[in-house]
Amino acid sequence: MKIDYNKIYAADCASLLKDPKVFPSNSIDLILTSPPYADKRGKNYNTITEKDYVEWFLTISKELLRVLKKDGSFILNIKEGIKNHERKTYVLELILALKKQGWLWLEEYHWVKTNSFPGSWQTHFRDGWERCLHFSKTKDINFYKENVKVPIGEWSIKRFENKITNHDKSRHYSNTNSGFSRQVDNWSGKNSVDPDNVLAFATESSNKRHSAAFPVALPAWFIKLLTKKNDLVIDPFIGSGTTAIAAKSLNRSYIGIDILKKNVKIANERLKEQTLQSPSP
Amino acid sequence: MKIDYNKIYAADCASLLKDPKVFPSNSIDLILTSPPYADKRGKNYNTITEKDYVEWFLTISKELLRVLKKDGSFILNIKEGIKNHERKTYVLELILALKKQGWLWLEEYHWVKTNSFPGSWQTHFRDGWERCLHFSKTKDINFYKENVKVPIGEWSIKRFENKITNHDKSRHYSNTNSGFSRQVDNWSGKNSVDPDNVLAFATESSNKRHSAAFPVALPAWFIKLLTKKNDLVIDPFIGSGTTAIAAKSLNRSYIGIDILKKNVKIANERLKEQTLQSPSP
DNA sequence: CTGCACTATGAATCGCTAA
DNA sequence: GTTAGCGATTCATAGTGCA
Repeated sequence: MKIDYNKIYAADCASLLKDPKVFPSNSIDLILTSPPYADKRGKNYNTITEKDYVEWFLTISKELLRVLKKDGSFILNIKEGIKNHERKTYVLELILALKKQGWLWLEEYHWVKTNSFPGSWQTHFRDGWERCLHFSKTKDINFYKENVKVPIGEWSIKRFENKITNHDKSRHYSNTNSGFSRQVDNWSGKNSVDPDNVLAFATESSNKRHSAAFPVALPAWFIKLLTKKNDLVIDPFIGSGTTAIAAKSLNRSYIGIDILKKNVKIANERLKEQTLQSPSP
Repeated sequence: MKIDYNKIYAADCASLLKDPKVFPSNSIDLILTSPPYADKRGKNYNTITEKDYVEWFLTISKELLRVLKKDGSFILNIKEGIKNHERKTYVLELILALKKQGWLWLEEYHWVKTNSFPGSWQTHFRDGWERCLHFSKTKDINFYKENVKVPIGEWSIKRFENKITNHDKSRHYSNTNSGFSRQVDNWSGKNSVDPDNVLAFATESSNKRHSAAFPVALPAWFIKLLTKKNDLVIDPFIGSGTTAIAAKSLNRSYIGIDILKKNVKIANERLKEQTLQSPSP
C-alpha cells in the first residue's frame, strides 16, 4: 500500500499526502519544493490568489509536517512578486503561519541568480534573488556540512599569487592535483571552508526545451547538505522534475508529485535522458 | 528654529524628530539608516529586546513618515539574528507593522557581504546577507536609475566573480562556450548596465580606527539612486557617520543623529578627514 | 621599501557553568 | 526555573614587527 519510490505521480499533492497508508508519518528525510507562487503560472495551474495563499498552503504543510522525519528538513523556494509597485506580503505571513503550525524556521538561504530576468521599472530593478526557507520539526536535524564545503576565499589565492609572482604563475591555473592546491595545503593546512547562506547559481537557460523553476544545482546543494545516500526526498510540486533529477544523480530516492499530467510526462522524459547520458558507475 | 544642515547631533532621535519646528513635515528627501538590531550592540547602546522592538521602532517611524517628502524614500538596513537555532521573526513583523502604519513597501534589496562574520553551527552557516528595505509614502518617488548604471570592470564584475566563486567556480575557468563567459562578453560590449536588487559590498574591516556597520559604498548607492544634488538625507542612527560621509562626498545635504556623544565625535572626525583628503573640485 | 609571518577582531552563536 | 558570562569555533581583512 505504501507508495513506490523513484516515480513521478500525477495527483493533487494535498489528497495524496493525506493518506497515512500512502505516506506514513515520520518517513521522509527531505521535502524540497518550489510551489506555484501566488498569482503566477496562471496558464497551467489553478492560480492561488495572494489572499488565499497562506490558508491553502497550510493544508498541505500540515501533512508535510506529519510525514517528515524528526531529523529531516523542509526547503521552500519562494519569492513574492510586485503588484502595483509594492512587494506582496504573503510570504512573510506564510513564514509566521508555518511557525504557528509547529515548524521551526531555521534559516533563510538566498538563491542569487547570476542571470536574472531583465527589466527595469519606475520604482525597482530586476529581481536577482529568491528565498530558500529552511524549516524543520526539531532542532536536531541531519546537517552534513562537509558535503558542501567550498574552495578557500580569494584572499588566500591572492596571497599565493604574491608568493609566486616571480616564479611560475601558470601553476595557479593547473589542475587540482598539482602545484596550487598542494602548496596551499602546506601553507594553511586546508583548502576549503564552510559556505555561507548565499547561494549563487545561474538560472538554466530558457532556450532549453523544458524550462525549470530552478537549476539542478540548487536542489542538489540542499540534498547534499541535508541527506545521505539512499535517503528519501519528496517534491510535492515537482514541475519539470528538477528535484528528482538532482536526487537521482546523487543516489537518493525520490517521490515527485505534480497535478499536471503534462509535467509528469516532461519530468519522466528528463529523467530518462539523464539515465542515458550518465549511466551510474 | 529649523535644524542646521550638514551636522551631526547628539540626541535621542525620537525626541528630536517629534518637534515640527525642528523637523517640518514633508521636508526630507531620503531617510537612510541602520538602527541597532534587537539584542545587539549591548556594549554601547541600551539594547532593545526582540519583544519590544516593533513597538519601539514604530514610535520613531511615525515621525519619519511625517517628515519624509511625498516623493522621498526610506531605506532601512536590518537583519534578524538567530537565537536557539531559529531565525527571529521581529523583522518580518516590523515590515507588516510599517505597512499598517502607512508606509508602502516597495522593494527588498539585499546587501551581500563578501566577508561576513565567521561561524558554522549545528543547523546553519554564517550569515552572508542583510536586508535593505525600501519604503515610501507614495508610489510616485524619485528614482534616478541612470545614476547607478554599472560600468563594467568596477563592482559589478567583482560581484559577479564573487558570486561565481562561491559555488560555480568551474565555469569561471571554462571555455568561451559556457554561460558565464558568454555573458561577460556581452556585458563588456556595453558601457553600463542596469543593476538588480542584489548589492555586493565587502564590510569595512574591523581593524581600522573607525569601524562602521556598513561600507560607504552602500549608502552612496542608495543616495545616488534616490536623490539629486543638494537634496537632504537624514540618518537618525548615524553611528560612526558613514551615511553623512556618503552624502557629503556626493554633494547632498545631511543631518545625522546619534544618542552617543562618542559616536558624534567619531563621525565628525571622519568627516573632517574626508574634507582634508578630497577637496571638492 | 618589500615580502612574509603572526595577531587582533568584527551586527555571531552555542553550550556550559555560576549566581 | 532564569539569566549572565565565558570559552570555543569560524573566516576575511588590516595592522605590526622583523628580515
